[in-house]
Amino acid sequence: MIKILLKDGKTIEVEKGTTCAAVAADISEGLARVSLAAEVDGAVVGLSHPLQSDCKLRFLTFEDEGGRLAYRHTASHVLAQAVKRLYPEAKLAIGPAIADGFYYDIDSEIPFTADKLEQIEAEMKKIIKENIPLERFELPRGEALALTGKLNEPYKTELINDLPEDAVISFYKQAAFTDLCAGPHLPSTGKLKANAIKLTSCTGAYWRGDSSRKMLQRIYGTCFAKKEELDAYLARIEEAKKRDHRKLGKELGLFTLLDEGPGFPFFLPKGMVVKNTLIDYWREIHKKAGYHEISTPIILNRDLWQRSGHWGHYKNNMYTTVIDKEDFAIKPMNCPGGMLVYKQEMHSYRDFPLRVGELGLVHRHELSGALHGLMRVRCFTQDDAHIFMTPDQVKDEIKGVVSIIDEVYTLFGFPYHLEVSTMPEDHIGEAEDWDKATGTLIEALTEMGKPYVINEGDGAFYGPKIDFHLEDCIGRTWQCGTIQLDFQMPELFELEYIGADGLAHRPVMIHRVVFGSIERFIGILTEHFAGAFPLWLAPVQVVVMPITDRCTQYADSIKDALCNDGFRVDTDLRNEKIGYKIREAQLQKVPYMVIVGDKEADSGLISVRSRSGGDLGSMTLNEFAERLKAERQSRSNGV
RNA sequence: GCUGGUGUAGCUCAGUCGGUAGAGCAGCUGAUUCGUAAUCAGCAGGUCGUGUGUUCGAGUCACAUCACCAGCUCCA
Repeated sequence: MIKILLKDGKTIEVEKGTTCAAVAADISEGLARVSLAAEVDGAVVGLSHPLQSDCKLRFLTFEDEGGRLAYRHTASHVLAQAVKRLYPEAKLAIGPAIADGFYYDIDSEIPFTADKLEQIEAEMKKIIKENIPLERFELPRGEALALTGKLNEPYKTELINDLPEDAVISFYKQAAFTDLCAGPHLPSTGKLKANAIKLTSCTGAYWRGDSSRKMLQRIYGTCFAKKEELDAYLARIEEAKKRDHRKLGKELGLFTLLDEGPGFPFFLPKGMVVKNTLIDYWREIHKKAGYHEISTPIILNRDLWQRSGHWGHYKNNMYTTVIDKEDFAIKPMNCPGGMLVYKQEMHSYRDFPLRVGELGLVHRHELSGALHGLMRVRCFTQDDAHIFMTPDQVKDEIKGVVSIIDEVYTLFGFPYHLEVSTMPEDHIGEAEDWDKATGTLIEALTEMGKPYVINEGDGAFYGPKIDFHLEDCIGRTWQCGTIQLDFQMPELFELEYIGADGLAHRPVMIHRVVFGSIERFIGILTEHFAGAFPLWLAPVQVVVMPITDRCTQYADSIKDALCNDGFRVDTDLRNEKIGYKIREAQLQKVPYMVIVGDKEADSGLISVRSRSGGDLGSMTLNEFAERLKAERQSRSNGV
């Protein structure tokens, strides 16, 4: 007998080998109602998991991450079983549960088009209705390989061969369908809800993510515990589509992408206001933080790029040209230019840390399939800066950069998380220096109380880094800010400073961005605010609209007064009804509308409407201007 | 770059069996002078992404090509 400690503190004794499901039935937890999976001593297992020794047991529901994964993982098996029933010759690769659902990678000659997906989904619902129990069993490696050989599943065989020596090789079987799988799973297919499951798409995916290997078909699906949850999820996807910056960018006249320049965005007047306003803000905070600003050329000769190593390592992504029989390249990064500026004069430790910023326009030839609106383009503006310092200044300097980035992201209300990337296999410099540098990054974060995760071996070859990942409105994450220590550039360019000892030393350099790419940041902001930019960023802040053309002059005078206060104001003098003008301004997400008719012209007041609060009633021009100034000054996100 | 899909007026989209192009919105003109999300009427607008082919005839079929979309890969 073994002792089981349940989450409510009760202890029960059961036979060794009893499954979690049997325990649940035993204590009448109401298996169907409660349990999707179990947690045994902190590890998530399926309900068919047999208990072998004393342990702590907790049953999971769909609300627990572990329960949700078990649920979706089972859905993924049901998908695979449905595909095998309809297309027995299809070969299965891998099929995990993911954040929003699940997928299965399948090798099949038959393309899974939308109508085929419908058939597969119908077959899945049938399997759910059949309520087939899932059985777990383990095999030694030899027998496992024999089984996948017999099943004629070459991808599974490859997976088993790559499993570590001491790995437990487990399978899950539901009726005639057997799959290599670590679990956990639900006890039977009937635990899934047929009306809360949906196949969403089918796309290509390389076997094991390797572009040199075969492209498989990946069927994506999602499932929830209840139909209402699935509906809510689908509604959220719809909402995300409405916020798509490519759609809003067109509707609001921010930017455009044309066949004549794939991946090279054109900024339209309104988008340019947003871009310039962000840049003004950037300059303001960087000036305050003691940065100097420079600008370096976009085209520089081959010698420079060879020296920086880009000609050798990055040439595939660089645009090159020949001028006067000499090779030139359009810069994909700003650092080499920055190094040349540093070398223009002698530097003293007294001038350190030396913070040099550059809003540099870089061009990178990205794969055509990778382009995505403003999020992934072939030319973009990096809000770059290089900071030169002595080794003992690094920690404080990192803290300074972290707090600038934090200030900016907090202003916009973005959730973000930090990742520290450590020394990769392919690196320059001594491991000891890397450890020290990585330790400094971590110390800075720890002292600031910033949580982070370690990305082992994911640093650049020239130094460790801290990456900032923003979360957007659909839960996608984007890497924006980054702080990188660079051991290479100061060496390659032989940078020096004169220390207190009067001798030349090599400075330490960090390379950092806050927005990352201004273009991408605008894309993220557009989706974040659904196009309703806060007042300070809004391309048009106020539209003054007269009710009849008797009030045109009064409207113009209001506009002039607000323009004098530095606001971006339009008038809508068209011969249209006021409702029409308001509708248009609302759709353009203009923060404030000023409506003036005979009443206002007589009383000298104005009638104000906000895009989010509706009619605000009448007030004096002065009251309104003060309100606007306060809102602009605070850069509040408003409502 | 790879796999699958899409491409018709400024925008959103119809276009049946291959028979020479259609709507709404936006635009323009006129009427209307109106109080918080669409006033009415008229006009104009398209080498159907591009190229080649099949055909008496191609928006429609085939091939190539470009761009976009979903994903893979890559990354700010």
